[in-house]
Amino acid sequence: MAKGGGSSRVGKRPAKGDTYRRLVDAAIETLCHDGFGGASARVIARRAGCNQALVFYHFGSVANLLLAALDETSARRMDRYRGAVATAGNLSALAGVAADIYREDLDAGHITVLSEMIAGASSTPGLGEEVAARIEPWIDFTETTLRRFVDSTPMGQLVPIRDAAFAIVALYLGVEMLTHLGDECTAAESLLATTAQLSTFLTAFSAAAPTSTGFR
Amino acid sequence: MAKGGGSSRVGKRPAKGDTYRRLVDAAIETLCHDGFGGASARVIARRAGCNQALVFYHFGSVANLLLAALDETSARRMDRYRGAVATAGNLSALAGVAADIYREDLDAGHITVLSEMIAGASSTPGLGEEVAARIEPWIDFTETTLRRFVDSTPMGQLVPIRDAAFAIVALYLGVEMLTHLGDECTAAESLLATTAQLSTFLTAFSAAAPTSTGFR
DNA sequence: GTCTATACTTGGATAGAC
DNA sequence: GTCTATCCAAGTATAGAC
Repeated sequence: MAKGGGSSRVGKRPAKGDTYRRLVDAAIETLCHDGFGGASARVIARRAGCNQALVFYHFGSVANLLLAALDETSARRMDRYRGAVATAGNLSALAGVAADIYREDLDAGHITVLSEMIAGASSTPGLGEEVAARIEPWIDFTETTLRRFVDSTPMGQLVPIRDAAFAIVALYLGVEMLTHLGDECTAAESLLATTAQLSTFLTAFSAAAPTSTGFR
Repeated sequence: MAKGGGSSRVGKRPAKGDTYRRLVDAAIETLCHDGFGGASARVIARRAGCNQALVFYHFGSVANLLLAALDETSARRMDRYRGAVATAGNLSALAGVAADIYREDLDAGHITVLSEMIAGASSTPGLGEEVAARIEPWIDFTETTLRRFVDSTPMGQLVPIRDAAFAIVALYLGVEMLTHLGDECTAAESLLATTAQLSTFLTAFSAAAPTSTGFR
């Protein structure tokens, strides 16, 4: 609301675009590299190459800057996921695409930002609700994506899709946390391969089984 | 090593048992209630009803106390899980038992301690390895438990058990984090119910299918 | 073993010069 | 918009009295 106002024209950036953006990027990098506990105004500002006071000038508080960082990565990744998922033809292909993008995420650290914010929310009053509101779109996205592939198959009757979407998002987060603990990247990689195989099986299963299994 | 030494007899507690234990319990409660970021020596000591300096006298550092807290909950819960899992006869019953104990965990906050420690490890140098070493037993436990029920079924050939164990632990963590964010306890509860149903289906599937599916 | 007192550090946040 | 300077709160850790 206060942002964007001032003495400049509408279409032109009021010079906000420079350090403001650099702070957001620096916050993302800091969350990935030093975690929520290490993401102080001073550390972030140093990485952004500016003064610590600017964090409060632009965002009012460190927590707000961190939320802006989460918004930024969320938006970037959501675009990427939407685009990539659109190219998948069946459930098996979807799993393959999801695995590829997930590897991108691990590399770029976008899921790391999310999990750090979730973790940090426990010790920062009021942050939990804000973070929760930013996760819901991901569960929704996962749900609609799943429905597109699964709703017409027997699995659509067998498994509550909303639960499956929730579980998938939770699994992503859990794998991320465990992966960033030690050097067990092999475990995550192995799991991705397994998931790809399983989805191939499920696709075959869905195609072979009758439209309704009568189960449940 | 330094603990237990001093002027007292072997079988007798050197009065260590009092505040030492109270500090560990207070650390557990603090991790659950205030998160890793809120678990300072001062806050924990206040909850334990003693002085802040005793944290450093007994444990040397806050991080060490937190690790002791993790060890304590881990040991308690491992006992409980082992005992409960032993009563399960098939995969479906196992899922039911797991769901029950998981609810206990959510209530008592034992998984919360684990996830907070994982999250906090990102911003405390050297903590990651310690926490990782304390998670491995849980993956091992999950793996051997799974094998006991699944190894002789077609699923044993279809799914790499180690991956499945890793995924289950990751899922537990992810669900915990999402649950403690807002008041989405309903989502976790719904997921537990779904899992119970699914495992029933899988049990039936395993019984009906031939010993080897020839898949993979 | 436990407490008080204290040294030292870091972090959030604001005021005011430029 | 950006910087310097500063205040204040909170945390880790140690020394020393009891």
